[in-house]
Amino acid sequence: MAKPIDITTPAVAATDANDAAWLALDHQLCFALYSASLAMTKAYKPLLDPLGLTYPQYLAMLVLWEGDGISVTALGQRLALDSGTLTPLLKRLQALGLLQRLRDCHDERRVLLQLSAAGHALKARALAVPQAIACATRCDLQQLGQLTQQLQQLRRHLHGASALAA
Amino acid sequence: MAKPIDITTPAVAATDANDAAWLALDHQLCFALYSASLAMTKAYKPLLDPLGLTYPQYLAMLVLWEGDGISVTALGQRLALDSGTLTPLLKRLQALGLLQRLRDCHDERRVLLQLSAAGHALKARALAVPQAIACATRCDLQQLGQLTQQLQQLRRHLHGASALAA
DNA sequence: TGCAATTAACTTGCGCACAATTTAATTGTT
DNA sequence: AACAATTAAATTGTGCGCAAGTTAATTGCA
Repeated sequence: MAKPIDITTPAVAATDANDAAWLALDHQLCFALYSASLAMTKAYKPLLDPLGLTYPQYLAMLVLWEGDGISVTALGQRLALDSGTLTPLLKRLQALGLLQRLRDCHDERRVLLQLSAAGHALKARALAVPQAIACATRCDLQQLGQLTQQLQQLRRHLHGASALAA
Repeated sequence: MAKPIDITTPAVAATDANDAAWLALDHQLCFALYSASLAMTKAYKPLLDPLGLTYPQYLAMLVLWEGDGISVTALGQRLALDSGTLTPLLKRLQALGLLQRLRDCHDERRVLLQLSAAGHALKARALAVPQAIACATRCDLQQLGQLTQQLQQLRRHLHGASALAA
């Protein structure tokens, strides 16, 4: 904790006062986002455990409940995840008997994802999950919708910035 | 949490049509949060690579730049992470020469984290990072501050709900 | 047609997150 | 002082995320 005081460089001394502000953990959006996301995952856990799903697996099922028969790449675009993440996750969902992974006969490179009867049936049990979470957030639906849209916009901006850097 | 049944509205029949709405990926706060958080981590990567830090390592350094000599548990409370995550992460920071892990001589169970000269020096190079990110978000500082506070509140509510479930 | 370039999925390796367990040190109680 | 209960870190095992590289199928162009 003993901080050596540098009197030789006034420039550093001037920024010293502002360092804390810019680098303060609790003022940073990035950490608020990071820890809120982890807290959200933990809030889902007791709801998803009875369904036998992890949180990322649940997200994949949300996409497939909207419409299955899509490719791994299409699912990945929807979730912003690559095949390195999805392939093992989908194999686990297949091992659970929730879906089948079938080669597209028109393009043998593609793997299409078909929900099984059990996969479709699980949707009914998942319906209670979003309501329970909405309740846990202690926000009204309008607030939740607004925050969701702000985060979607933030994501688009960050994605655009990453694309620029590449 | 029990939903009051309103005879006047055809609740059950209506839910069929509303399934898609409740489970729609793009209407869910959880996914907006999850994907925005991953996008944020990706946005940091090109900025942190030159510093030799991963994103969680950067968060740990933020805490230690605010004040080092704290224990692993204290760091974990600040970041909402446990020793199972932090112990290997801190060993990597030590291997990088950024800090030392020292047993507290007053309580041999505790490990105290002391920044090295290199660890302190890295702070100066990290100062440019938050500004670059703020720019990438394309939001003004007021918007960023407001969103940060909303996420902090959300995290508190979710944490409270998780505590209730346990 | 032949062959380079592209594309889709898979694989490997690393670093988180976290649950569950273990080890060791300290505290509290009698 | 003795010993059960608590606490702090570390360890083990699982499942992501992602970069980098591999394999196989398709496309595009000469």
